[in-house]
Amino acid sequence: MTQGRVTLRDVAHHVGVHPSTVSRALNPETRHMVTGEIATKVEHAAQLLGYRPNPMAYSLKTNRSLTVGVIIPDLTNPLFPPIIRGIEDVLGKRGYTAVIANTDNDFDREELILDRMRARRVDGLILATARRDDPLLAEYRADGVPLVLVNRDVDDHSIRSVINDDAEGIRLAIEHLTGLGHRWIADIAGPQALSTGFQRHQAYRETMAAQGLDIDDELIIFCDAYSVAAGYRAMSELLAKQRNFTASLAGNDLIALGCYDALREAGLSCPDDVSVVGFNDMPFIDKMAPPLTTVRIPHYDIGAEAARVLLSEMDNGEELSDEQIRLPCELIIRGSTAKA
Amino acid sequence: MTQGRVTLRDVAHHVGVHPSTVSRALNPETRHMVTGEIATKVEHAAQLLGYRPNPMAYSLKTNRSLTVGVIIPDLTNPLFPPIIRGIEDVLGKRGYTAVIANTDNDFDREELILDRMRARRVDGLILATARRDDPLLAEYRADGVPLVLVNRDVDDHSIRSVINDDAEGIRLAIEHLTGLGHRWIADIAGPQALSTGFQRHQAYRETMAAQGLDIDDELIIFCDAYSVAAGYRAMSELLAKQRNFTASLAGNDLIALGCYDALREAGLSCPDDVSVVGFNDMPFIDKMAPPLTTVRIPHYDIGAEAARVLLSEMDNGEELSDEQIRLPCELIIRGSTAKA
DNA sequence: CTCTTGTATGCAATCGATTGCACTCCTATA
DNA sequence: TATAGGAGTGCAATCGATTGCATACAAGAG
Repeated sequence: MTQGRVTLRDVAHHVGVHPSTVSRALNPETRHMVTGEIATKVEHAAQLLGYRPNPMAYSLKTNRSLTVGVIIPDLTNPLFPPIIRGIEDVLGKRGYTAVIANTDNDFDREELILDRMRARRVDGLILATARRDDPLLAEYRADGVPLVLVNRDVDDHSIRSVINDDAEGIRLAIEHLTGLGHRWIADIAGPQALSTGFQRHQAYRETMAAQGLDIDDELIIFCDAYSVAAGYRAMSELLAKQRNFTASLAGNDLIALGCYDALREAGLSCPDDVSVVGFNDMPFIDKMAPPLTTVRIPHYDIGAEAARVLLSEMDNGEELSDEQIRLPCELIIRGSTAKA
Repeated sequence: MTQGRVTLRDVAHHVGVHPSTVSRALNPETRHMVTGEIATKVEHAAQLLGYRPNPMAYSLKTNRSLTVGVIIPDLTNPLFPPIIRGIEDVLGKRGYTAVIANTDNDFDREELILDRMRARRVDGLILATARRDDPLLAEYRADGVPLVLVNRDVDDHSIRSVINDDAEGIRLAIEHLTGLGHRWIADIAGPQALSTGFQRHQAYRETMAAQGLDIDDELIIFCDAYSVAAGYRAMSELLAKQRNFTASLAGNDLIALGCYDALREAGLSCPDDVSVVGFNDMPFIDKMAPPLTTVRIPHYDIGAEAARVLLSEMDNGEELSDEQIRLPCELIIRGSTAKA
């Protein structure tokens, strides 16, 4: 019968020992309590009978689900799949399963998902949804479940996070543009409620100043979302001002694509009339017209590193450290930027 | 204490009844066995104490994990996230959690994942990885776990599947091309080991014949993968033949992008020299240069429908029906096709 | 007024593993 | 040669829910 699942008992019977001995023999942590001879016998029997531990029984007893929740704002955003891959690879090696959920950028949905996650008793959480001042955060920590932020950070750095070096990325982008002779650089910034949007915009101000360039506040537009539509609206708004500028920094690649649309609609050419730089180097962005110059972030590594941080936190019990890990990024120069 | 989880016992104590009564009161299936008055009391107490059933205990006893495995060949392929969304939405409403895993198109990895899934005792499986003659299938069914295929089918139709109507899509594409005056249409087909690749190619042959067009076998190239690189190689190979053709059908959008690259490299213009039609209408494909004419498939609905089929199978026990559900698709005409 | 029928609840076993404790040998040590 | 100490196993409780069975009590029928 396929129903007849093999249990510890069965293995014990087969070998002629007590189930607890089998348990100890099979668990690396306790193997040393068992005679080598019996241990190997048990292992063979387990192999032979096709024994698989029942994770529910294990979890019930040990109160560990061997499960980690991964909460993503939008799975259809190509930025996240590679991050998830990184997370899964690292967690999988340690026997953990990642349970992925996406909030669709919807607050209520996020609360619902959080609810589900705690009901499922996840052993840890990786969040890619953090706002700079996140009202759900208190809830997230309420259970004392180890928590790591990925990609986005919170302002008070009260939680460990693994992010990319936004400031560095912006610096590279602006230096590239000034190197091409641009002096009037617009900032089509991402949502300021998110650390990425905020950090990148701050970096814009700082780098512009450091380069001795004037900042024209009229050249700064804030998007209300990381989306093509928001980017389109922002660039349209900027163009309507009839202000002088020859280049623009976009909050991310999606926003940059929206800028493309607005520019095209206005009869302007990128990069001939306006250079555009994105952020993220999402898949296929190199195939757009024109191929986007953008800042590449180490998606996979960010995910992998976050998983590692989480694992260490789960191992050491409550770490409650507020370490922040920043991974370096890299400017990828393509066809959307040209001489001023 | 955050540790002090509320259990059935606690609720029972609070109300002054036996845990089993609480269990019955809280379960909709058995609520009728309990006095209305007590039932409401129990519910209030549960609410008050913040009771949450422990899923492990539930699963251990009932042998249902409330978990469904979703196996995807490649999460970074933009085709799949919307499908997953559809699956999650439907499953979530019924209290099931989707555990997503990707095989990275790697056979060994798939076996490993399958292993993990059965270890986790998933209640059902949704597979997007099926090959036409899949050697792992026997293993998949070995446990008698309900199984539904999504997006790809197997030749013997021995398993329920939810797919899009590939033949119809190809028909629409070819009729569009012939309408533009094309007579020599190449087929840069997807992997023939996958039902999608095979079906689409068959449809190509049939539709060409139905339209009274000659099929030049030299114009047919098979890709070994659904990837940009494979598409590039295939189109390069085709061009090297110096054969006459003015349009080409690509196995999917990724292959179409590879065709773009090869054409550009050869100094040919799409659509002026060669028209290209893709398949899937993946996100952002409308922003490519040129925007790709392609067949749109109802990603989300495919996922949602697959989840529904799976749920019904899980409800009714072993259904073992071989029903195949085909969802209609739609041709989206953009800039990659032009008059011959 | 008794007896049947039915309904609401309690009892206790159970799912399959983990783990503190007790027990039995066996081996050093004094 | 006693005896302490330690190593290897078995026993049984436990995690938190579900569920068949027993029981208690009420109401309706004869």
